[in-house]
Parts: sequence; C-alpha cells; structure tokens
Amino acid sequence: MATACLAGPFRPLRWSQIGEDALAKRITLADIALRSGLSVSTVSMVLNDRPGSRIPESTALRVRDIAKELGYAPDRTARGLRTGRSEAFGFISDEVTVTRYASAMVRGLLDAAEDSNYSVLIAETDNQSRRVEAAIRLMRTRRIDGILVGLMRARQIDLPGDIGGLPALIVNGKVDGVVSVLPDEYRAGLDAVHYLVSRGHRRIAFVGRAPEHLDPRVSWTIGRRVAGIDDAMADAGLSFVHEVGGVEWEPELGDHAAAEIFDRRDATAIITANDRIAFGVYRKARERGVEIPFEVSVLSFDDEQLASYMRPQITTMRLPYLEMGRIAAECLLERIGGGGKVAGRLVHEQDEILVPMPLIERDSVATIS
Amino acid sequence: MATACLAGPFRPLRWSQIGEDALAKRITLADIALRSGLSVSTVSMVLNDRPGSRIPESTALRVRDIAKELGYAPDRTARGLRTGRSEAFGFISDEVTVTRYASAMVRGLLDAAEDSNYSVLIAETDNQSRRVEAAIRLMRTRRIDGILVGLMRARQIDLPGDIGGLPALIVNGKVDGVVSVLPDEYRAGLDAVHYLVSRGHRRIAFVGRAPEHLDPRVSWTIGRRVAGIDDAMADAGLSFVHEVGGVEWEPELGDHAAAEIFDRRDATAIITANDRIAFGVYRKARERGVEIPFEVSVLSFDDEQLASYMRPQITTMRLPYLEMGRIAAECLLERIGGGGKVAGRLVHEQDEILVPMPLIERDSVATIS
DNA sequence: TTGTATGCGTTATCAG
DNA sequence: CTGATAACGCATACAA
Repeated sequence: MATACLAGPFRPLRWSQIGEDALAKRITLADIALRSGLSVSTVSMVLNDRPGSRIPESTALRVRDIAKELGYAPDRTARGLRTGRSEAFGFISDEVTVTRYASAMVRGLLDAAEDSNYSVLIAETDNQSRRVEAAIRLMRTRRIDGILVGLMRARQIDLPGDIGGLPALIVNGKVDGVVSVLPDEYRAGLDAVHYLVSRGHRRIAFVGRAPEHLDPRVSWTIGRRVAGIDDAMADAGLSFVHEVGGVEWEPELGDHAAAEIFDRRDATAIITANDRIAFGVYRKARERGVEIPFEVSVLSFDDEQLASYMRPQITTMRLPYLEMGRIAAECLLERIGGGGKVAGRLVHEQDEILVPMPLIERDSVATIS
Repeated sequence: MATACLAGPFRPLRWSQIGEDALAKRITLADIALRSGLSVSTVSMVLNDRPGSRIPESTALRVRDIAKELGYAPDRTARGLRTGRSEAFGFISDEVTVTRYASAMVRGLLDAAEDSNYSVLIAETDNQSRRVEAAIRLMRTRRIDGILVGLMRARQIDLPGDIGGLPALIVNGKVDGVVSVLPDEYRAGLDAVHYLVSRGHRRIAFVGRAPEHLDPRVSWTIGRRVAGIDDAMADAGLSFVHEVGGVEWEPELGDHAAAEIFDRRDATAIITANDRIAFGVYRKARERGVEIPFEVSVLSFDDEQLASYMRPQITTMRLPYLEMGRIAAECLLERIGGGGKVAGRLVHEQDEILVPMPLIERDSVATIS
C-alpha cells in the first residue's frame, strides 16, 4: 500500500469544528411537537400528510412552519427501521466505476436516484464472487430496497450472492431470470450500414469479426452488433469487399487491418468494430498519408473517451451508458414503488430493455457519388 | 431523456422471487436468544464481546454457533439508530465519478471502506452548490459518520453545504480549514527533470506554462508541478532551450509546440505538462516521421487513460488517484475511530497529505551520451 | 381532530 | 454472570 507522506509546515488543524455546530442537536419530531404543543404523532401525520386522518389546515400550516423554521429533516435511519424501507438501493459492479468505459452509467443512476431522493450504495467486486456475496450481504443489512448489478462488458454471468427477493436489474449484462438493460446493438449495426449506404458507399470493409465473441459468456451483445451489420449489408445487396478478423479489439488490429485495406485500394469505407480499432486505422492513415475521410471513410462503434482525441473527429455509434444507468435506476425505483417520479412510461415484465445507440455524426465519413 | 425501447418476445418475467426467499425472515437477536434460551441482551453482549461483562466461554461459544448457523447479521439500521453511528461515509464529488481522469479515486476509497466494513454513499454535484448542499443534507439524515469531498481538478473551493461538525477530508482539492489529500506535484516536477538529466539530456524543451494556472482557484497544484520542474532545472544549471506556453492543455497545443520544436532542432527532450499535450506531440511526430525517442524524448505528466494508447508507450509521472482515494478514506476512518484497520501510520493534524507521484518508466525517453 | 401505546432491532444501564 | 428495562426517532393502529 502506498504510504502517506507529509509536507508543509506542521500546523495543528481542527479536523472538524467541535463547537456550536456539533452541539446543534439534530432536531426531531419531538422538538417540533414540543414547540407546537401538539403530540409527536400529530406532527408526524401532518408532515407525511397521510390521507387517513384530516387535520385542519390551520394546525397543519403551523406545524409545517415550525418544521421549516427549525430546519427539520426526518431521520432516515429511524424511518427506515420503522417502515422497513431505507430509500436507498445498491449498485454492484465488476469494475464499471473505475474504467474508461462506463462510468457514465454511474452518473445516470445517480441522477435518477437524486430525483427520487434515493441514496445509492456502491460496491466494486472486481469479478470476485466472494466480494459480490459480501457486498450483497452488507447491503442487505442496510436494508436496501433494491439492487442494480452493472457490468463493464455486456455478457452473461451468474450472480453468486443471494438477491433473495429484492427487486433487481442488471445493467449492461445478462443474468438468468433478471431483467436486463442493454444497448440496442442489432439496430445500431443496421443503422451503421444504412448510414454508409445512404452516403453512397458500396465498397465497404469490416474489421473485427471473431467467432469467439459469439459465446454469450464472452459477450451478450457483439453477436447482435455484427448480425445487424450483416443483415443490413445483405438487405442492400452488398457484401464486404474485404474483412479483417480479430479477437483483440485494440489499436494494433486497426494498424494491421488498415495496412491491408490501404494496400488493396478497394474500399471507400471501413467499419471498425470499436473505437480502439479505429484509432489504429487512424494512426496508420496518418503514417501513410491517407486522408480520412477523403480517401477512405471510417465508421465506428462505442464513442468511448478515446474517440474525442481523434482527428478528424470520428463518426461512431455511441454506447448509451448514461441513459442505461438512468433507465435502470428508474425502472428499479418504479418497481420498488417508492415515489420514483418516472418521466416516461417504463417497461415492465420484459426481460430486456433495449436502449438506442445514437449515431454520432462527425467528420470521418464522406459522401461519395 | 432517452426512452426505453422494447424488443424480444414478450415473456412475462418475475422481477424477483416472492417465494420462500422473501419469506426467509430477517433473523434478529431475538431469534437467536430464543434458540439459546438466553436473553437478547446477553446475546448482544456476546456477539459484540464487550469488555465490561465476562460471559463464560461455554455459553459464548454456543451463542456464536447458533448465530453462525442461523446466518445472523446485525441490522445496521437498528444499530445505527441506537449508536448514532451508521458505519457509512459520504463521498461528494464534482464529477470525478464520471470522468476519464479520476475514477480510480473512487475505487481506492471503496477498497478502504470495504476493509473496514463501511459503506459509502456517493453523490455527484456537477459543481452546483445547490446540489452540494442537498447531498450533504441528505447524507446527514442518513447519519453518515464522515464525509469526503473529491474534485476532478485540484483547486481551491468553498464548501457550500454545512459540514457541521462531521469529520471531513478533501481529496484532490483545497478547502479552507479542511485537511487535503493531494498529489506531491512539486516532487514530481523535481523527479521528472532529474530523470531526464540522469539520462543525459541537457537540451530540454517545456510545453504548457501559463500564468493563469497559478491562481489557486484555477489550480492548487500546477504551480507546484512547474515550480518543481524549474527548481530542478536551476539546480542542474540548465535552462530550457525552448518553451511553448499554453493554457489549454489539449492535443492541439502539442501539435503546435512539436512543430516549433522540431523546426528548431535544438531539443533532445520535451517535457509536456500533461499527457494530452504529449499526445499532440506524438501525432505531429508521426506526421513528420520524427522517431520517438530516438530523435527526441518525451516526458509527461498524469498517466491518464489516453497514455495507454500511445506508441511508443509514454514515460510519465502518474497522478496517484487510487492511492489518494484509499489514503483519504483511511484517514477519515481513523478519524472517525471506527475499527478502521489502518495498515500503516497515518498522519493527522496536518493540513496536507501529499501522495507521491511515481515515475512510470516506459519507452519515450532515450539515454543519450 | 388529536393523543396514546406499541414496535422496528440494537445497545446500554443497572439491578439481581 | 445474566436479564429486565429503557431509549434511539419514527410511523401507525387504535382509543379518546
């Protein structure tokens, strides 16, 4: 472990003010009951305005006034103990919090939670089932109302821990018997090809096919992405002028593929299975003096961070992590039934919720005649 | 907002098993008291083995056995209500969860929390003081034991919300009167130059100086980074053969600077203020056919994700976000005093905890004679 | 229309 | 050594 190291003048410093602030007692229903001369239960009724018992507006108003004046906020711990609902849910991820990819997912779910006054408990498991179990156990002792499981790469997994009757969803992944929120990869594949064709391209190359990716335990979505691409090509009466397969979707594959494709001089456009491959294609293009998009167009998938560094800016099908996170949280909240002010109609009793992958139109695809 | 979209066959699906699992009542102290014939308080004493009262090993053992057998886990909600400590702390960040940079910080603090059986409540504020206040308020109603504030870019800020007597630390930033955990930028600047000098470089260029960065509200650390570089240069009796200033530390600055530097042909090494600038330098080098590191060496700062895509791999001073997160959480936990099994000695009553920035030695610096 | 009593699961105090 | 009993802050069924 890294060790902390000191610097600067040694200046004693209060970690926290133990003064009047700390003495500012947390104010409770009792306080406001005292102030109003009413009983605790009356105050509670007013503040939760329960439909059952009608309390005259006059007193209700007074209670609310005092509550506001005192700055009352209900103690969620106590309320949770009483009601059995914590108004918090858990998010367990393999490593999504920490990766280049998908931390937008976290933001999406945080946003949705905030809208409903929910808190989120986050745990990373690094794919160790021991840690998954531990996380779930810990969260249950905190009485979370539901649980979200997030994966960095969309694939099928088994859930080691016992969800045990808790409302649950999986984001960017597949677990038997649990509803998934997934990117709509098939449609994205379709859209990608349609876009290219609509811009006049008919001699298209494809980089990244690999049978290994068809195993659902490896990827639940890549097969659909490729199927979409293939189907759209077939619909357009086209077939690839060249293909370069590859399991490792890294820049090196792009380097290598671009070299081949540039040598053959037969493609006007290249579809790369992801941005990292496209990055390699770009690199090779710069080396060879091949001008994108004038000599060759590039269309890619993912729109990861890396894409923002590519010049010309790359046109790519965006993985909608932000929306997936938000939608997953909204579904969960609605399922929990806790005042989740859900914007639109949300889908239930469906085993997959597919979120569209928008085409981010930038500068790497030229129109040809 | 994106709308969810359906696909696949409509197959009714249980969101959760309402069967035996859900009926598996949460087991409490009472259950285990019943089974053991002892009282709830005795069981509690045993399970928390309080020093006050000695309970014979025989009964203690029996209690523990039953507890294990039943799979007892204390209800943190109830315990929290009683003790006033939730064994959870809050993490409030401007946008650190979601950026390319610093999500490692989150992992670090999650790791530390897990070691102490703490949970962490995360909120993003997007730099809106309204949201900061709301987050703090919400967290306080959950009785968090302490609070961590994280910033994406290390700078001085004011904390809008009322921390009110809660133990607090700020990670990668500065708030008046609050202890900071920061990267040791001055030393990193020193080390960077020393490294270059030790490899024989004496004609060094620097890209990225800007007076604007010296404002603590803009950056609390860049000044130190540059000061370290300058001091080390002076110590070595050197001055930069060329400098290209720039406020925007983006690839374009690197492009531009590299063009200048390559034209002059007077530097054997370039220090770029961050990786994004270095990325631009690389791009220009590839365009010009300049070979790194043989014709010119590049030394950079940050080691952000982008760095992993650069070929040859770049030598850079790593921003130790993971360690900063872990150390901050450990300090906070120790301050809270809650069973935080802290590995090493941690520093207190110090207004800054500086975490070393390691030199990640890769392939962009050549040794010259 | 409002107050009383009870319980959520723990921990803590204090008798026995 | 152990067990009532109270309290944490809130919600709710029921009584007044």
